[in-house]
Amino acid sequence: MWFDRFKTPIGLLTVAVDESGLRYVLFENNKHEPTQTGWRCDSNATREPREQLLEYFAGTRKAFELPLSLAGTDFQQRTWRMLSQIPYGDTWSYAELATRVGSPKAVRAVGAANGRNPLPIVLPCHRVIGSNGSLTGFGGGLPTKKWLLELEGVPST
Amino acid sequence: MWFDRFKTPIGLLTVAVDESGLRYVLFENNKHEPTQTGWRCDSNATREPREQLLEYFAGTRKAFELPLSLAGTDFQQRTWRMLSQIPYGDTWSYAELATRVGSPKAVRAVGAANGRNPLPIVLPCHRVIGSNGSLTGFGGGLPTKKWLLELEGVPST
DNA sequence: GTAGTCATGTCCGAAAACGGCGAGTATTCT
DNA sequence: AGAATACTCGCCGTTTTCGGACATGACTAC
Repeated sequence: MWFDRFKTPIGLLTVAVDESGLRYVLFENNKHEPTQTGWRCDSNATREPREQLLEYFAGTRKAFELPLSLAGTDFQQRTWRMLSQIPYGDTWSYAELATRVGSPKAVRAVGAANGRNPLPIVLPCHRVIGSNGSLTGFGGGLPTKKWLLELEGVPST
Repeated sequence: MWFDRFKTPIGLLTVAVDESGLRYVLFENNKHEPTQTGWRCDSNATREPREQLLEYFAGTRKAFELPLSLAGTDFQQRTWRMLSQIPYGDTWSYAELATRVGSPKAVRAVGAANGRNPLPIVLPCHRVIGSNGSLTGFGGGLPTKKWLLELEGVPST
């Protein structure tokens, strides 16, 4: 597993890749996955995701094209993959997401899966908000979620 | 993981090796570790353990000299490695084994660990019997345990 | 004797707790 | 009335916790 850190408008980001693709995108305040688990710093192996993220923050990229390495249960993987179907600048409710995943009633479950999204921003879990328009939660902190949505031109709630 | 099967006086045996050494010795009636988990049959990679086992059954080998690949908890590994200290033709009680392992009171625990010995015969868990002389249990069946002890010249109980 | 108790590490299944929710009802202010 | 807020309850996948069960044996209490 190779990782790298770099500055962004929302703080220091950490990305990690393995043989099959992007594995983690971590915020500064991450509790999961500390960097001391045998990961090696390699700014070359992580170049592609880093550059795409920086383009995203610059506003010049609206979709990511990266090999991903998703580790999780079936349900989690289905949920995470479905996230990439939410168009840039759009938002879905957790209920909509649950329906699209195929379990309309598993609303809290998709919430929980969202909470463990290993690839925030790349898999845009920030585009999922409460049915009543509230932001409700985000691994990187609600202000960051708000910031990302504003970057995408979503009318501030 | 490479495996092979071959006939012995106590039935069809299966051995499996990985990069670091012998990983499994399985009896016919094994419930654990079915063979359909991506293992490849390779009678060359498994030659050494197979020949040593056949020599053991022929009575011409009293100790094994093989690289082992033991997967288990600390306690299990300590227990398993301690098994190889029991001399050919000798028997220990579970209590003795527990003492030698360093946890005199963990008698049942060594029993449980014994029950998961991945390398029966090579790691001679059959040389462990009850304090009162009863055979008490064996993955390959009690008759096999008895047969092995008789092969080693242990007076029949 | 015989029956019951306890110690020990690990695994396994059951049960319960826990979320980045949301719909429905009650309550409280203009 | 009507809107905003508060509380309750059902939903569902995942994680955590907990209680037995073991390849035993020493000890105690009848």
